[in-house]
Order: sequence, then structure tokens, then C-alpha cells
Amino acid sequence: MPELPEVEVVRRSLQRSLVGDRFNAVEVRSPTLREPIPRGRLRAAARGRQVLEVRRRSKYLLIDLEGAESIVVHLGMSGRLRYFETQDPAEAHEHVVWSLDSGRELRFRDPRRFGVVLVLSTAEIPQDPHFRRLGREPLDVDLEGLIEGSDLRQLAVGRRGPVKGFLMDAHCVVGVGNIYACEALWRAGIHPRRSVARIAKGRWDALAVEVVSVLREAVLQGGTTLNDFSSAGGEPGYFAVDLQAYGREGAPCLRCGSKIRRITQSGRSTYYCPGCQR
DNA sequence: CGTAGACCCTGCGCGC
DNA sequence: TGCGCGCAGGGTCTAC
Repeated sequence: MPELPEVEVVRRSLQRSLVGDRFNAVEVRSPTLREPIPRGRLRAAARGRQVLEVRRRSKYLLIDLEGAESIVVHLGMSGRLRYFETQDPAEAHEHVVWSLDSGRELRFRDPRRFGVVLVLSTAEIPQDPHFRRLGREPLDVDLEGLIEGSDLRQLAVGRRGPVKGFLMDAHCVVGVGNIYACEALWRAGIHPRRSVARIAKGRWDALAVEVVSVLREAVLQGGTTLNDFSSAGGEPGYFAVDLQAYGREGAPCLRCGSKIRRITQSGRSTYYCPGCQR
């Protein structure tokens, strides 16, 4: 479900309506997601603590609480984090349900259970295995600025293999998943199988520009809803209509008219235009 | 060190 | 209608 834009959209809706609210209880309904859910720590963190801020690092949501602890949520492939009224009927696969002082509930639902829910102290976060080796935020305006061609080129030094895998490797650049990797490469006119060792300086620049623009546009459109993605308030995203390569196998390229092709790379579908991606 | 493949898990749409 | 297959937005571990 979620790449950087979708996680960012959820973050923004939580930031708007969760900050200032207070957790008062949590119910853990399944023992394990991708990792065991830390019941005890989650319960302690839910006891009367106010939400100070909701942040994002890579595809992780960080719900900062009083007491210098954060509830950390990763949505995996099928995870959703949404609030509900208490009387709203429960759906299948609601693994964690928090109740809030406002009377609402925050529910984490994840049929495939590739997601993660944990609690970390502020001090633990940078050292934690989930965060320690993460790469560059492409849209981090405050700290490092937008990602540039020179950043990508440096990150790719010593690497081999196709550029699509490089873009999707969170140890290099975070937040770019299968959809936006395909879209950025289409926009930049770069073949997804091209080796990172064979990309000229100017093309790295173009790629960085397109990574930034596709992610930004997707955030503005509320993310990409293919199946069931929604913000924390339940609104779908509208970027799917702007996808120009992903999911368009056999359809004409919107730039050159060639048929969009689907191939498999590292077990994931790649969509690209054989006519204008080189 | 880096990369490719298997694997984690459930649901959906398709062809038969 | 029912069944099997392939596919799905992520990440980690293992074997090379």
C-alpha cells in the first residue's frame, strides 16, 4: 500500500487531528505482525499519554508521546492506520486498537501482517535496527534539502546492478517503492535495467528532479489509491489517475506511443516504455 | 562488500 | 459456483 507519499498523507491527517488528544487504552488483538507486538510496552505507552507530534522517517510513522517515547508504525504492504468512532463496526485484521480521550479509536488494520508496531524512546530511535541504516530522505527540506543528482551519484558509487533496485533500496534513498520508482524512471527517460555504473551526470540530475516531483505531486493528490489506501480520516488518494507507467502494461506510452511493457526485477513488476526509456 | 532470490501473509481477480 | 494461479504499494534473511 504505502510509499513515502501515502505514509506522508497519513502523517498529515494524524498531525491534524491526533495531536493534543490522549491515549487511554490499547487492545492488542494479534500477537505478531512482521515482528511480535510488544504488548506490555504498548500498554504502558497508551496509559494517559498525550500526543505531541506525528513525524515520519522513511516509511515509518512516529507518534511522539509525552515522556519521550514514540509509537512507531510501519504499514507494510496492506497496513492502514485510521480513526473511527467507537461504535463503528470492527473489520477483520484489526490487530491494534487504541482508544482516545476524545472518544475516538485509532485502529491499525493489516491483512497481510507485513507491518510493524512498536514503542521506542526518543533516544533509542536512531540506534534501533529499523532506523540505523536508513538512507537519505528525498524531500527533507529542513535538514538536507531536496535530493539532487550529485547525491544520487555519490550514493551509487561502488554499486552495480539496475537503477530501479538502487532507487528502491532504503539504505540509499528512503520512501521510493515500486510505483514511484517506475514513475520517476519513466519521467526521467531512464531504462529500469540500466546499470547505475552507466548513468551520466546529467541523467542523475534529471532522475533526482523526477524523484522529487513525482513524490511531491503524489502527496498533493493525497497519495495513490490502487485498492484500499486511505488517509487516517478515510479519504482516498487521487494520484492513481496520474500514473503514466505503473499498471499500464500494453497501453500506449503518453510520450512516444510505444506499448508500455511489464518485466520482473527482483520479484517485483517493473513497468516501462521500451521506446523512450534508455 | 554487494546483489538476487526465497520468504513472510492474506485477498483479489482471472481463466477454466 | 468453485478452484487454482498469479499478483499485490515492503522488508529481511540467506546463499552466492
